[in-house]
Amino acid sequence: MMSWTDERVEVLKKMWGEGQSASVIAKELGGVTRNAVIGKVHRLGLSNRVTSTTAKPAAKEKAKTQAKAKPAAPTTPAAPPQPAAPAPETMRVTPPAVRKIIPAGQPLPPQPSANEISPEALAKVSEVEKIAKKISLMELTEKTCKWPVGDPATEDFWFCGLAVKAGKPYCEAHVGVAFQPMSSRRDRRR
DNA sequence: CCCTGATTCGC
DNA sequence: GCGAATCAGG
Repeated sequence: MMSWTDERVEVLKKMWGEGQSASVIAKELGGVTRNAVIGKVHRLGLSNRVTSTTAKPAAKEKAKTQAKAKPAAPTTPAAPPQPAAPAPETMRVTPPAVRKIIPAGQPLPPQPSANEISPEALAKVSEVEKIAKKISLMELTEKTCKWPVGDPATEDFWFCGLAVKAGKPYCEAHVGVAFQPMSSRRDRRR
């Protein structure tokens, strides 16, 4: 049985902090499902991260049948003193300007070079560009990563084309560069 | 349909 | 404490 050893928990914390999805973390750890990861994350109390989706706990009990059992908690102090934390989603940091043509010599594409992106994220991008499908504009679909690579004015230009994440326009790696988990840009001590 | 995280609750 | 089942949303 795989249990949550200190090491495993550490990996979990690290990856979750980096914005990795529960499924990715689960796969990395092995022996656990994403549900286990999510459950652990909650138990550890680090469930934050501006969960794009969800965030509507109470307010849904009819559903279908709740099969198992749903005794229905009678007493529900629905009035938690929550100062309401502002959730600006994630910060878009590098818009992939795929305009017409680049004036001259200035590549300008996404490559967030100077910007401060997680080294991990950048490394992932470099890695991904090796296995990218390298598709053309015409081949872009709603399921292909639309991250442009190279200079649009030359033949050395293509789109990532890997499978997009979920609803996002880019694949996992590129989403990581385009959307900073604001938790990483916060307190990035140096 | 794919994915995401959240929640519930039997174990 | 754990995590499968379930739910809700993109």
